Amino acid sequence: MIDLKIVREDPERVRASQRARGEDPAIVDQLLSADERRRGAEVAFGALRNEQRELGKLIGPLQGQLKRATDDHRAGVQAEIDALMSGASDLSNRVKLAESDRDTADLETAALVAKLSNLIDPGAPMGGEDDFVVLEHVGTPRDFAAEGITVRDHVELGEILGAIDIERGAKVSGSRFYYLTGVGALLELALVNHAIAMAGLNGFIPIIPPALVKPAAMEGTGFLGQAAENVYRLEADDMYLVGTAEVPLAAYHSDEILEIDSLPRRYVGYSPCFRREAGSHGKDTRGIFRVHWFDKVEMFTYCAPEDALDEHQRLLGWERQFLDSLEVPYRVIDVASGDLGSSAARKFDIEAWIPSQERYREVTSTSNCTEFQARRLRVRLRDSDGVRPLATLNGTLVAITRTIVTLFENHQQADGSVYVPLALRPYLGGREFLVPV
RNA sequence: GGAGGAUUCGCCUAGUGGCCUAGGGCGCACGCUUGGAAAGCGUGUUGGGGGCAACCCCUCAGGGGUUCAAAUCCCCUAUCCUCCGCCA
Repeated sequence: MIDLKIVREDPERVRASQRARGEDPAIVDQLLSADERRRGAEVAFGALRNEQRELGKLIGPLQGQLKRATDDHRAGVQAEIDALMSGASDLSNRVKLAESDRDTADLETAALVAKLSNLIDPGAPMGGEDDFVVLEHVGTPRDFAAEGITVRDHVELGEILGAIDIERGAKVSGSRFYYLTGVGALLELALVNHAIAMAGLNGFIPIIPPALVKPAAMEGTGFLGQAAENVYRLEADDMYLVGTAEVPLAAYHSDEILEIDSLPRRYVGYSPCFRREAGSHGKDTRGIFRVHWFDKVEMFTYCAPEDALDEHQRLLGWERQFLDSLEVPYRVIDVASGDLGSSAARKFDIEAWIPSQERYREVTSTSNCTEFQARRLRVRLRDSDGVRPLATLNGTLVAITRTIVTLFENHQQADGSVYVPLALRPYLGGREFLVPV
């Protein structure tokens, strides 16, 4: 959630952000009026409750006296108590009413503030999905025609190599499921080991988190808003399957206060990711580019808000370092305001070249969520000035399926074998090529 | 799945309806003391909301209830521990 103080002091900034996202700016004004009611109700309740407590302070000691009093004083003390008690019941009722008003106003305000998406970073390009800005191209797509190679897509290569079994994935689990077999399975383990080793060198603490979480974790990370239809929910247990390790990693420190000296804290999580892909019927139906489940290695940082911009660049840098090590061509884009998730203030995607599609497609993504998730999850930092929210950021190191697509297609040879980038060889028994089975 | 027990300010703990609307110890911070340190002494030390301010309210795992008044009594839930059963 965003800071209510900002809504109060600079509502136009919040409205502008909502508009840039293509979301409702009117929530801001509903929120302002709810907040005013909330503060009024708070004052009214506080005053009544204070009155009640003062009364209690008078009655308490008298009750003590009554217990110790001799018979001739008892009647007098009792009379004093009765006098104080005479209005107490009525006061108690008024306290309860005021409390319930306050609670109602609190809930209204909280519900409205929860509807607001994060304030977008002024640096983000304005516009919709297609209004991204290309920041950089790295590497050059191979000219397969010049090499005399007819491009095979990853499905075909996966079959030739005995690496991907889509038919049986569909038989057992339905559409958008697959088995990784043989070198496919080995390749996942290699990618994961490579990614986590690299992250370890960069100061990340490896974590294998739970992939099934309670509603609070899902809500806190902002996935139950616009993205709710893409989340798997287990009705019988009121639990959710995570769509990314970002969820359990963000909730890891929920309700905690982290000392400023311990920041930044960098975690690298390896988890399965589950996505319903509602609303993407007919999109990327071939192969394993868009699936209901895949495994992913994700970076996650907790840092001071003032360090978030720099950290975002570092995360992007580490993503690039990883892509570089795979020796594939890619470009970096600055995602436009209308295409940001509700938690992100700014987002950079790395899109790798996919030869069979002859275009760049998203393989990793890094978001600066500023204080948005931290406020929802009550993760704060303590420095010499006290306690305040911190910033959270996340970035993909490797999303297995899309990375396999990228590797297979870019590194394919005329005979259907696939070149193994140098960085992965130590994790694949020194193989230079994956060869047809 | 069944039966017990636990949950209080970072840690330990006092507290069984009103002089506890939360006390003490440890730790930590600052000060005094000292040539310096330790010890000792003193002061401070949960978080949140509201108010121009003085200051007020909430917060004893969470939620309901009883009461003029709840850490304390009742109900529900969560988590942890022990034992039994079941499974790997």
